[in-house]
Order: sequence, then C-alpha cells, then structure tokens
Amino acid sequence: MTRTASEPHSPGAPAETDTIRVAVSTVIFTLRRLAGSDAVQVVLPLVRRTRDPHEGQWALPGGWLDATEGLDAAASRTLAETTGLAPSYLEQLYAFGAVDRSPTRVVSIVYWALLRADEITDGSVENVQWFDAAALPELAFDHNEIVGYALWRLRNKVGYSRIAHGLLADEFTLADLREVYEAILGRRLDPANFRRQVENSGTLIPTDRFRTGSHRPARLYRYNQDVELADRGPLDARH
Amino acid sequence: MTRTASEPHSPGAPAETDTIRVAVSTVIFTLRRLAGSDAVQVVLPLVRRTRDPHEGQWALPGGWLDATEGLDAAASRTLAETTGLAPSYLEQLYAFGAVDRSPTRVVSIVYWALLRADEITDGSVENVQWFDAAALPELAFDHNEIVGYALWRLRNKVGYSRIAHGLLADEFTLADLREVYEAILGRRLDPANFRRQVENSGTLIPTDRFRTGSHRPARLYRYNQDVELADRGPLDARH
DNA sequence: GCAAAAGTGTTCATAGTACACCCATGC
DNA sequence: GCATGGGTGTACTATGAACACTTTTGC
Repeated sequence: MTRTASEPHSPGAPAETDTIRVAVSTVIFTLRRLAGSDAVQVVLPLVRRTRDPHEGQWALPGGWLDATEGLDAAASRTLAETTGLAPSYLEQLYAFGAVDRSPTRVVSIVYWALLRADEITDGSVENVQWFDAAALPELAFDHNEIVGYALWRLRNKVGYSRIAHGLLADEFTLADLREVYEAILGRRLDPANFRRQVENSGTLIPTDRFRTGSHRPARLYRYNQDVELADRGPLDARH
Repeated sequence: MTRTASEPHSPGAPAETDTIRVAVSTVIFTLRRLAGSDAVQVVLPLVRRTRDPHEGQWALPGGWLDATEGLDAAASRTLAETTGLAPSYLEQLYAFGAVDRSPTRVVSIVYWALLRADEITDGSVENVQWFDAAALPELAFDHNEIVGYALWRLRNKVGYSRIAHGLLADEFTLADLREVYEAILGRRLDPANFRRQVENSGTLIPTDRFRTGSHRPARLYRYNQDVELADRGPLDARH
C-alpha cells in the first residue's frame, strides 16, 4: 500500500488512463403462464447486442449514466429506451465493478424491477426477447452472475416483503397470489395455510367482487396501501 | 424521453461535459465501552476534510476508484489509506448517485465494515476521530443519510446473520455476544433466552476455557466457521 | 351427481418470551 | 454470608405445517 489517492470529491478529473465509465442495467422480472396453462415461470427480457464486445449475445437492458440524471432516473430511462417497458417496482440491486468484466473499465449500477401482467407491452421492440429465468443462455459480460444474484434477492425478499404486489394487477384472487409465490419460490404452498397467513398479515383488503368462470367463485382482493412492510428502510423515503 | 443513449459497454468515451467520477467510501462500525463501563455504544471513524467542498467538515473515509482495481479492493485500500484500519468484515452497501450530492458529478459506491475490538489501531492517524453513531454532527455531502442507511442495515442484518462475529475477538463469552446485540438493537435481551437461541443455532462451539475475574467464571466460545447463514447469497462465493 | 377449486377447522411441532430458580465466584 | 452474573427449568403464546372437512360453482 504505497500508492496515495487524491482526496475524494476534490476538483480535477483523473488522467485519461484512469477513465472509468458508469453504466446502468436492470434485471426485469415478470411471470408468464405456459401454453399448457398450469405452470407459471419467471421470465425476463434481454437485448441482443449489436456491437462489440459480445456482439450478437444477449445482455441486460441498460445504457450509460447521463451526467444530468440520478441513478434511479437512469435506470428508468435506459430500460424504457431499450425495451419500452415502465415497471412499477424498481430498486437498486448492486454495483458491479470488477476490472475484467468488460474490455474497457465499466462500473455497472444494476437495478431490478417487477412488471405486472398489465404492464407488459410486448411486441414492437427490436432485438428484445423474453427468456425463462431458470434456463438462460450464456449472456454477455458478467450478466449471468448478475441475474443469479437478482433471482436470489427476489426469492429472499418475497419472504418478508410484499413485492408480489409488483407482479399482480389491482384485483386478484388468493389463488393468483399463491401462484406468484409458488413460481418465485419454486414449490407448492398449502392453499389453506397460505390463505390464513396472508389474511392475518393485514396487507390485503377483500372486495365485494368475485371471479367466476370455473367452479366456485373466488373473492377478489386488493393490496392495502397503508401497510408498509420492512423494505428498504430509510432509503424508501426518497420515493 | 427524446434522448438517445449510446450502447452500453461500447468504446468511445463520453464528452467532457458528461464526466462522472466514481468514488468509494466506507461506513466503519465498531463498539466502544463508555468510561462508566456499563453502556456500550456503536461508534464510527470520520475524516476531517482538508479541501473544498465541505472543507473542515467530517466525512466518511474514502477515495477515488482506481481504474486498475475492483470495487472491493478500492474500499479496502481507501479506508486503509485514510484511517489505517483493516476491517475483517467488509460488504457493499449501496451506490449513491444523486446529481446534486456534490458540486461535481460523483457516484459513490459505499461499503460498510465491522471492526473487531482487536482490530482497532487507534491513535497515529491524522484528522480521524471516532463518533457515537447515535449522535453525529452534520457531515459533508449526503453522508448523514448514508450512515443512517448503514445503521439500518446493521440492525436489520444482525437479526438473521451472524455478523456480530465481525465485532468480537476469537473467543468471547455469551455475555460479550449479548452485549453486541444489545448495543446494535438498542434494547436489553433476556440472558437466559439469548443463551438458548444462540446455542441452538449451531453457530457457536464451546471451548474448555473460562473467563474469570468477576463472580462465576463464564465459558468462552468461538464461532463455528463451517456454518454459513443466509448472507449475501451467490455473491459470497467471490470472497 | 360429480369434479374441482374455495374456504374452514383441528391438531401437532416448533420458536420465542417471561420469569422463577439454582450455581459458582469475588469480596 | 452476600451480591452478582452464569446457567437451567418451565410454562405460556404465537406461528407454521399437515391434513381432514365443508361449500359452491360448472358441467
């Protein structure tokens, strides 16, 4: 440790060889029902790279951080530009900055997002394709590692936060909600116990409406906006 | 949304007006027993700024990210250079990048660290002073907000991870461990129940040694290195 | 009627909490 | 002895898992 650093936040740009660029990328999760109509899987959109490095490979949607925008705004903007999507749930995941993760030095601030079924605007965007999160191809850069970490956070957070909200429409049945949990956790849940747990949590308010069409009609619920479960702590106030 | 971004990770540096610099800072926590010898408080080292902006104010230890080092390495290096400390526990906290958080555009990758009692090398470093985390002065930049978030993470994580390890020497009594939890959580814990919970967790291995000196001798324990509690998920493999 | 999903009840195991109590040491 | 913290026992409560059972619809 003989090297000395310049003082942080002092004027004077680093030398040209020290150039470090800041990118922002987002892992966007949503659920998709398979054609067979029983299984539901976690899927995410990827963008095919049109330039080197890793031309032709699939990568997370993202872009360069603009000097005039904050990190959150950059995440929203870049994912809208590359995929046309505007997720309701968006949260910072992690900053990746290994020296060799790209030919040039890039620090990526990665976000993760949840998309409700009604927010999916599929179709018209070029070079975007949806992939099963459990069966990804080899992605550009360290993006496989990044998606793996995002999936871990998703599974972890679904246990103590009410993020399933970010994947459902305004009104939903308990079976809808349970399906979300089952898809994320990758295992079946007891309908009876699930009902009681979620009812006792106080996060749901029952409506007078029912969903009919098959067998006994199921009551529709909506999320109680008043309840804020432990989420991001003090940083939540900024949103 | 009329603006178009260049493709991420493509060559070609941004224009000079787009210059964004990357800094790395660390919130270092440790515990200190007050003179009265009963209460223990969470303290952290701050560095007095010797240049504008915010000259004379206290700030988190940190420095610029070097193009040849990863983020973790930069955190270790900068906190060693500014404080002389080498914490055993170091983990990324969050990336702060609001446009107006500094006169020039700076994205700070913030880490948080835990220092064991035997790792504190107090004294010889200039412009470093320890502060009670619960009673901080007004700090430079957005560092008050950052410390607040780090404290929230500390309190949150002590509940499901065994990070108290990062604040204790190799061998410790259950009273030592309980004291750590009480200082972090800010409330008293029942010694009897605390003992059972931590014994049943399987994270501790009892030694044959006892700490004597006051009343009945207390058995010394050490952490079971084999047990890895839920911590940072897949990212842990990189350490 | 019958299948199937909605919804209720009951039982058991486990984890946390409160608190009474005994044990071993310094003084 | 006695104060004090180390350490054990026990009863109560909350929570989750397992699973039997009733209800209401479509066909």
